[in-house]
Amino acid sequence: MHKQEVTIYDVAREAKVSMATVSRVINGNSNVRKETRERVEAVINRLHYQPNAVAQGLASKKTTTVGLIVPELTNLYFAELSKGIDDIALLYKYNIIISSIENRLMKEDEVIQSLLNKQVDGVIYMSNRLPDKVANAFKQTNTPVVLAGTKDNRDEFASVTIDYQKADTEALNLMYNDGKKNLAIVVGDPDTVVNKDNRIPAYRKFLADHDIAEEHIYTKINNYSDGYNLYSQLEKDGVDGVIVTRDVTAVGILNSVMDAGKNIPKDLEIITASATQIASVVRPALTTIKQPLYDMGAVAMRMLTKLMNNEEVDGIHVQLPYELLKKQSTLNQ
Amino acid sequence: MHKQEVTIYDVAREAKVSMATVSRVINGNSNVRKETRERVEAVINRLHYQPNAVAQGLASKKTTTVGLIVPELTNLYFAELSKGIDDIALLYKYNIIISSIENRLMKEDEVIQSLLNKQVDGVIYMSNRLPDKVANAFKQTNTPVVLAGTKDNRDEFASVTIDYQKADTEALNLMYNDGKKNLAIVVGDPDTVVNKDNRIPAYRKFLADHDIAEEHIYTKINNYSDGYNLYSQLEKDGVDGVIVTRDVTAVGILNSVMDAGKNIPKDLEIITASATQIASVVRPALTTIKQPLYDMGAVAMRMLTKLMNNEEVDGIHVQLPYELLKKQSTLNQ
DNA sequence: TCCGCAATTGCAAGCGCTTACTGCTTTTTT
DNA sequence: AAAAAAGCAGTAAGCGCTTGCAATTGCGGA
Repeated sequence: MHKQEVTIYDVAREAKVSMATVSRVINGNSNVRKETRERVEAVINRLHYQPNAVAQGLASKKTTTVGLIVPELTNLYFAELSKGIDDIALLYKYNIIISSIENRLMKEDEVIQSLLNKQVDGVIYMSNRLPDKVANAFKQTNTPVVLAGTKDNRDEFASVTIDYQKADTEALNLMYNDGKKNLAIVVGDPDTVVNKDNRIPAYRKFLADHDIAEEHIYTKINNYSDGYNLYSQLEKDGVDGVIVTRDVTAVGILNSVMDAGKNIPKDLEIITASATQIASVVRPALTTIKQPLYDMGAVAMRMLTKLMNNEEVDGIHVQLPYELLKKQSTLNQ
Repeated sequence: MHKQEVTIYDVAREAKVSMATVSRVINGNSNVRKETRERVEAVINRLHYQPNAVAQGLASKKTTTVGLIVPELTNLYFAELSKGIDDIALLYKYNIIISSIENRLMKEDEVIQSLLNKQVDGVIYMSNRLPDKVANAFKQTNTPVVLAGTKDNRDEFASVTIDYQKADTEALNLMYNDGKKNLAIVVGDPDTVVNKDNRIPAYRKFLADHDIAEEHIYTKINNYSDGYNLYSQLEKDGVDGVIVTRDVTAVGILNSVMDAGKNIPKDLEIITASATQIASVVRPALTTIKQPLYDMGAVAMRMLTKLMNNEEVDGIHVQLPYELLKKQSTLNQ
């Protein structure tokens, strides 16, 4: 990168004003007389001047950039959340630096530290674990954080979610009312807050409430083939209804059932707890807990803008309504 | 953002050296004696000093940040490319600012200008149109650009693709040899370079080479429901084999065929030209032109690192090998 | 016409870091 | 052992912009 061709100084000289005045014009400061403003704007247009955001960032200590932490880039769940975030970010003129954690969990601190070093004004965090080290870094730099589609035990971090316990209970209830009594739950990482403190307790409570002794909790089932391979176990265990966190995993189970010549929903009902486009294009289509992912992202980003501007927010833990969308993987009543 | 707590100046004072020396230590400059380096590093660790990347960027005119232009966030095609990009970016310690164009095409210039104002060191461009205005902005700021998974008529922009013409021809050939003579092609925007100058010409040439007079080119078919609704037309037109750009669109057609009680591949063969996970989880699974998306992203990013460092690159137009992956939407021979 | 106050504008000190240059030490060369 | 080269570290001038404060201007009222 060579030296910038036209700077605020050039504009100031051409418009016969000081840099300060040009700066005021750029930033829409009202303390500029109309004629002056117009003269400066004319020069800006003539020279095609574009402010250097890095210099602005250094001087103003605001970068109009937010960080986005996402577990995987190729997961539509996060992509749909991101879209909501992106739209609102664009609206408020923030750029997004995206960082994926993928499976390299050990690198998480570094990735986030690098984001913080870039002086992002705020962070939207979608990863499902928030290590102490990271939490401290956020607090130390005073960077506001909003969790989107995930939760944390520390209540201090704002979050936008649905009521996972209620949703799961409702889903289990649906299958139970369909006559399925041998219900199971399939999750990925059992230690995330969403799973450990929400989904699994909801499942256990449901069993207790219905006097079912035998619990079927399958953990570390993360992807399509994990799901595909799980079915033989489900069959062996006599499971007749299952709630699956990730829809791709659910599709794995679904295909495995079909390939085994069994029937869905007769032999097995499936409900997925996080539905993306994939859940709706497979046949039979999956009954889903439909989370308003786009809205969740949008609300999270909007909340972040408020936090970044020290505006009032009423309640930092937002729960949006979900919908239990009955499709072909459960019985039609 | 309040004033930074610990700066390079604090480290210098504590370590009893000048800022310049601390800077050298941070940047791995070898002109520092071992003991001095260690002393400085000790102070850095003790104070938990983290360099301010914005200040570094202003002073060095390098931000170690690249821009990523993607048409849609919720399209797995770009997500898989992005993953390859992200991995290499992490390796070379670049951050990624992502900007989606979505459908708001009129905003494209602004979005990219904002990226350029942030002084990104380079750009990976995945959108399928590169307006003059944008191209000029890149050239003016001297920002290297690499197109990934897309092409441009201006040969000056580096690109990483597959041989679309060859791939499509091979796909058409496969169906032709299966006895399908009424072949069609389904694309989204017919004016993108990939479609206008590659896919459609390849299709036309194929027809000409096989003395087929009647051409079936369906354009502006962009998503699942467009695909779903298209089938009645395909049927009316007697199409018995179709190559579909986007796999989600292909799945729309697929489901429509099934719902109509027809058989795939007997009544209609389908090959999709850009396969993501979706193509492989639907049943019948789609025969696909398998693009090495991850690798394409990785190669594009690696090339960009070279361009950003003014290193030699041999050939700025890279074509990676693809694979014609036969699944259930074409006959098994 | 002159004064006071508000509206404008300019001044200049940073923001936190990099990087020629310069100069002082060591080391190497002969 | 003296001179040349190399190794280290410091000085200070920016990078391009924002912003508190001071200075100037313009305007209405007395």
